[in-house]
Amino acid sequence: MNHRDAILAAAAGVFAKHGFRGSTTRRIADVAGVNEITLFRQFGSKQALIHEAMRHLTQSAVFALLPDTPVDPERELTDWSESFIQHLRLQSSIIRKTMGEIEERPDMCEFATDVPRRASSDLCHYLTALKRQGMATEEFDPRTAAAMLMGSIFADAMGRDMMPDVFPQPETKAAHKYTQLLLQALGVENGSGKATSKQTKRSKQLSA
Amino acid sequence: MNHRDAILAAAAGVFAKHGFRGSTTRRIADVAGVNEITLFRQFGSKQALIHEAMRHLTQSAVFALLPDTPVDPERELTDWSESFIQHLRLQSSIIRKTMGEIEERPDMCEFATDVPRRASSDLCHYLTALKRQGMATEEFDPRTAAAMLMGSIFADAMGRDMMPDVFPQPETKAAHKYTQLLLQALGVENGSGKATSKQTKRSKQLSA
DNA sequence: TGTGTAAGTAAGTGACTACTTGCATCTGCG
DNA sequence: CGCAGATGCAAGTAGTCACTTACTTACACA
Repeated sequence: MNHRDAILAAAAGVFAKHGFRGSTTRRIADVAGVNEITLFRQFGSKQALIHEAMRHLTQSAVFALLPDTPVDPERELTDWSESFIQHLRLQSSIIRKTMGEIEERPDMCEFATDVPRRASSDLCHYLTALKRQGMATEEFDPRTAAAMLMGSIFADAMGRDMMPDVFPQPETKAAHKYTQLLLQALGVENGSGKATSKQTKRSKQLSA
Repeated sequence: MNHRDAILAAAAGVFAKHGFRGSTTRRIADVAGVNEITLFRQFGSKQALIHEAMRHLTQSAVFALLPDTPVDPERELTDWSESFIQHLRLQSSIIRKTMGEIEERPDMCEFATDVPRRASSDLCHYLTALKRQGMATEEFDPRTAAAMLMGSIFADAMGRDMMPDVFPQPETKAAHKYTQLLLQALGVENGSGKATSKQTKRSKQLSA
């Protein structure tokens, strides 16, 4: 393994465990199996090293895509939700650290918000398409709906370790349950992907 | 103002801004307008002081209660949601710090989880009562529904500063919108508090 | 063989950290 | 007044931190 990559991986790991202040150059060097001085020669400073490690990490993040035109909403959204929650769970330590240090290191913000921004944008487009194609019988604001699904998944991924009794069981079906409940709110029928007409339609408008 | 209270308030404020490692005794003493030595004489150690400050803070936390028996779900849940989101927004800094440091200081966990645990319990009871009284026409799992509403509110309170374009606008109506969308999922009608019967009823069971 | 580059070793710098000690000062109370 | 307890001040301790300097070693390549 390349020295540089070993250092970047070590920096990411140590940061995930101890945050910026707790990520001493000594600790990172030990984990990387490298002399402390090498960090400074390669990256200049601790801050530059951690920046580079975060950039490296966010670039390699990838998860399921939503189709441009919905076909089977329950399946497509469930797949997406499960992929999203899995990503958040894997990165939960590093996300918590970054969030906690945003006020002191706002420069980290772009790394932290990159994934959720893209996810939100994708999800919003998908929900809008769902609406446009008449697959949802209920009126709704796509942004609110997207924020709800993502928020539920985010809170689950961040909080389940600390308070498992607050979240639906089992852990493996949580993303599916959130997705189902959201589709229920939007009035999207299961399986077929086609919304069956309902005799009563709610009049209240939720969109802004 | 009592010296002791001034120190506790200063400790909470500094912790909210800088986290545990960044909360130097020097800084806390400066903010409290007190000699650094006084901290150690009053509380023994930095850790004991911060513990005490957190305990003090969580004890004084209070927000809207849900009635035992639902009467006007939309109004009652909206009031509760708005009170909850307001609490989370006021404490967002301190919550982010505590979450980020949980792995290093698990003893803080009880302070961080106290409020959301109580909130979740209250909300679950309320939703269960809603169901029992036939005010919801759709089938649902109360815990999933509660986790969704709380998760949406939590994510909004934590993330809106960092990425305002991801959440529904305006900020002041977000809690209301989440509440409305959830009630739409549960099949609870607006205003009257009584669910009107629907001609089509969804068969899919969501509860575990 | 010579040379450049990346890496290691040793030592140290100045700043900051939690926390301690010894002594002076102030305040409230009998 | 006299005393006790809380507070302040000055100084110091032992440790850690990011980062530097000066020098040595190992290796690739021409």
